[in-house]
Amino acid sequence: MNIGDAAKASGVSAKMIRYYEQTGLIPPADRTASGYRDYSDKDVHVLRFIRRSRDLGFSVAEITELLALWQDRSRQSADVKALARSHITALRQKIENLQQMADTLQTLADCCAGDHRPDCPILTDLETDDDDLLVVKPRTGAI
Amino acid sequence: MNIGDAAKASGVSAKMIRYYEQTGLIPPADRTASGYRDYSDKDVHVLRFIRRSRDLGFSVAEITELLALWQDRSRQSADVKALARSHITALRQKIENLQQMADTLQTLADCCAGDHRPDCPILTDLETDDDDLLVVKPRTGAI
DNA sequence: GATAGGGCTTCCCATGGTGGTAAGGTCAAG
DNA sequence: CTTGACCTTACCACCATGGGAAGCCCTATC
Repeated sequence: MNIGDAAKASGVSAKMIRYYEQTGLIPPADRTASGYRDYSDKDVHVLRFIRRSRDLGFSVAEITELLALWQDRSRQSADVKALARSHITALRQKIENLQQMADTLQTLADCCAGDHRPDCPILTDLETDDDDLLVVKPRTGAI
Repeated sequence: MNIGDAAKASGVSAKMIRYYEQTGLIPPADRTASGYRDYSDKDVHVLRFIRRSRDLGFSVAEITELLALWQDRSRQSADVKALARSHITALRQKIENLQQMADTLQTLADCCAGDHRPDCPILTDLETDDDDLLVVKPRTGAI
């Protein structure tokens, strides 16, 4: 199977398949006599695994570990679970950061008249010399 | 004031100050006779504005707009509010994506024994040929 | 006045994951 | 045999940030 077909079958773009090969996430593909990469159903299966992992937000480095575990028949599910939980923690941290930003901004937007006048609490907040950032608590005169 | 002091005073690294200048977010700084960049308190004020905006997740492109509005005395607060709301929407979208990932992963992790045995629903899910991704609903035999 | 150290300058490189594009080879159908 | 679709490699770009090297400048101490 050519790279284009493998891409369609796996949902990973041809571009990314080459990239994954180049960076060592997957081993170099077999080549036809003319130099085309040649993929088996098994290869596509691996690519699907990778895509699914990416969809769940795992980094390529983490996927390297996941793949190793996946292909290790004597793995311990505890190792997989630990990896997953560590990733969940990272995701939750990111969510928290973004939520904090959104909350702060929402609070500011709620205070903004949003009309033709120039006065705007959002800008006032942005120029505030306050170093306690991203906190949605009353700030002297700012909110 | 040298760039190092401006960095300390604003919370923006010297590296990033140069970058912002180079990319046109801020105008070229004044220079001393010997070629050192020279910053005023006003410049630091702008840098603080930028840092605060970055802390709220605005991109440099968005900050360009925010700065323009900030420095436009005849601005309309509606424009600022629109920018903020559009950013809030983007943040919420990101949060939703991450939340979906975290939920799916949490569900899988909850189903994983996490012991010495190799059987692991997380890996089973990752290799599933299911294209309806990121959905935390029962999937035939996968969860 | 010399020297040491820290700060400044520019320039280049790397990150991560993805897309684009250009020049050229290959394959299959008409 | 031509055409078009596909493949190859090799670059460039994104975005925001950090690292480092080579060399100049400033200040403090001896």
